[in-house]
Amino acid sequence: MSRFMAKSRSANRVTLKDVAKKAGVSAITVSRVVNDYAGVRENIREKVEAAISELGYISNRSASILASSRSKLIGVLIPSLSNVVFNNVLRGIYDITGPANYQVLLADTHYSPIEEERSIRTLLGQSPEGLIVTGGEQTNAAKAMLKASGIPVVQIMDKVESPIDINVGFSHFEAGAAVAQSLLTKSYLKIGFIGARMDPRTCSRLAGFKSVLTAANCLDSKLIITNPHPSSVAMGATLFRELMAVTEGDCDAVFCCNDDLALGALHECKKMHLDVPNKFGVFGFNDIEMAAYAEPALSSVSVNRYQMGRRAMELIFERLNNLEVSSNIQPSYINTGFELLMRKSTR
Amino acid sequence: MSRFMAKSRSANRVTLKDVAKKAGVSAITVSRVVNDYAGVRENIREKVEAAISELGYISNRSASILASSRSKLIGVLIPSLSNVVFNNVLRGIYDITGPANYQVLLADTHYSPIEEERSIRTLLGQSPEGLIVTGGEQTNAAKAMLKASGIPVVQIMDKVESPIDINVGFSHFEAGAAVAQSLLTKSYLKIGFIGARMDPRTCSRLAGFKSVLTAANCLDSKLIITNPHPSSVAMGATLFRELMAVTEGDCDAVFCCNDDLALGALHECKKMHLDVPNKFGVFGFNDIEMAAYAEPALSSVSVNRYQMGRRAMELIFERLNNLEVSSNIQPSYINTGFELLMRKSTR
DNA sequence: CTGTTAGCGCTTTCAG
DNA sequence: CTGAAAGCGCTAACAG
Repeated sequence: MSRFMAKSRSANRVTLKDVAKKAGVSAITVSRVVNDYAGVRENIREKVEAAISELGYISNRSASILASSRSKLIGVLIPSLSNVVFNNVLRGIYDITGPANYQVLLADTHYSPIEEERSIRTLLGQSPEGLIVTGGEQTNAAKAMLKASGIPVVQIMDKVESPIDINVGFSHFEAGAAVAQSLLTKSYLKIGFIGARMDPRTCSRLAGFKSVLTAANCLDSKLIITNPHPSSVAMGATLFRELMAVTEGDCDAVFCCNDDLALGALHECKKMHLDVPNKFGVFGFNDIEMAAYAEPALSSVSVNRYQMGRRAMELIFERLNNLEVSSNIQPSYINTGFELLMRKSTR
Repeated sequence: MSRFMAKSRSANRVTLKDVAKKAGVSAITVSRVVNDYAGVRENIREKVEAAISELGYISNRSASILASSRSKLIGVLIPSLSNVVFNNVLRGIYDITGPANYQVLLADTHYSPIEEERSIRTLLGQSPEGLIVTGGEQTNAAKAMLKASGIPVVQIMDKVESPIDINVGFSHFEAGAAVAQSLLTKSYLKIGFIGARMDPRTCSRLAGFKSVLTAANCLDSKLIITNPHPSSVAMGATLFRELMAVTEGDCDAVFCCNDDLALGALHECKKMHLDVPNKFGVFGFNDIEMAAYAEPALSSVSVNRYQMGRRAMELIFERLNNLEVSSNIQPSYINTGFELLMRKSTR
């Protein structure tokens, strides 16, 4: 029954043939008009266009993709939709795909490689012309599918060990190390770390941070407080209180794995009447807009999120337009870098 | 040349037939296994599944959609990707589509009805089974296409004058009025408004606000400062300074069209040493997480963004599962409501 | 510059 | 429970 309804719904859909009949031409001519082919006589084009708008014809993408194997579709996989960081990346992507008349197929992996693999399979079924994935922790099966697909694949956000194809990002390890170094330079000595979710990139940040503190003989692993739940300002406050409890106040700075956490920590500092930045330093990550408006303004690491998305998409298009040379492509890495922004929450 | 490459790329793609041959069955049997049809003998199913994973077969969605006219696709149109508000909505949508194995086609309209119309046409070409659009300001052509499509259409975010089909949202007019009323009740008398972007919903908020102040004989249109550029904390600071300049300080409260703006305004208040909330009240909109952590905590209007997305999607699925009665459907309105959150930025 | 023919990969329908 | 034939709506390739 419901199958019948489904059929009947599409039964009255206007097709190329309907338009062709109305305009008194062949189907292929209509196709040429729809796809903006140069060689169609002006008066015929007009007749066809009139028929199209009269009938309200909308071209069936599935049929078109099937016949031409050109989909104008780009698959994008991100770990979370409710994270500002990925919004900026997405804007970079959409700013390129939109004008080029490409559609984005967006999937949320919820930070799970298994879900990611499933989504990659689904997306690949839609014949995308390119794919953008986050980080380098794909399952082996996923990596195999990606390679076998033969389409440009960009891994973004992180510097990846051995890229599948193209890699656009920066080293979170180095960024974490740079923060630790900067805090040491400012003579903070008992530096803690608070982190939530602890996805691969956050872990790299922590690893870089630890490596510098270890080298300086300053690492105290009691001061590393993490938690698998999502980040939020509230979570930052909670983790910060935990840090203070564990250290009994014997701690003079904290590196927060992102600005939300840092904003929560800063809020707690105020409640505890901690003297920031003189007695206590706070460092965030990502440089979201609020960082500059916090009280005191939050030191943070600025990363080029928008650029990562945009560059990734540009590189896919470059590849698509250079299919001739596509046989001997080498994996490549584009470093989008990062920058430490020193504000009032550190000395 | 590039056409040849495109062909050759897909030429070596594994198809249903390849799997069928390998498993020694017919194509349709493989199709039944792929689509989890009940009636396939266990040993045959296993043989087919083995062949599938051995060959790395991925089903071609376009062919499937074309043959069955079932796409498992939902089109979603939002005015901006870089706005937290829509992220929460999207999460609500994806939380329902994901488990149901539906894919979302997401388009950004950049607050432009013309772009929206173009995107609707594109999306409709992919045979989505349902569509979610923002607000009620579609062009007439867009509305016509939507109605003709015969699929469930949900307009979200706002209460719409005459809904195309389903409407899930709340009245921004009433919300704006409620804020004005609340401010009056707290004995603020010279109340300003700052707003950026001024999309239809922001305008409704302002209209509601004005209607109450007019009734109370308190409206001074000099105190209404707006600007077509995007909202941001920085913009809030700018608009607030403008308000103060225009009024020469003769103003005792401001309703900001969203929390970003309000956070910027609050920051300016601090710089100007304005006594918030005693001498000056600040009201925001949306209740983003930072609102509660501002100094002083920001009064705001909480709206159920996540629920709007989620309900919209649930309603589409309900409709899809009740096709029999689909002939006599009436437009409907689901009110997701709003709530004033009184915090420390108002008396 | 326009049309004819064939087929993309899958599912529907009907037969066994 | 399984298969053969036909066709979804479009475009590639070639012909005229």
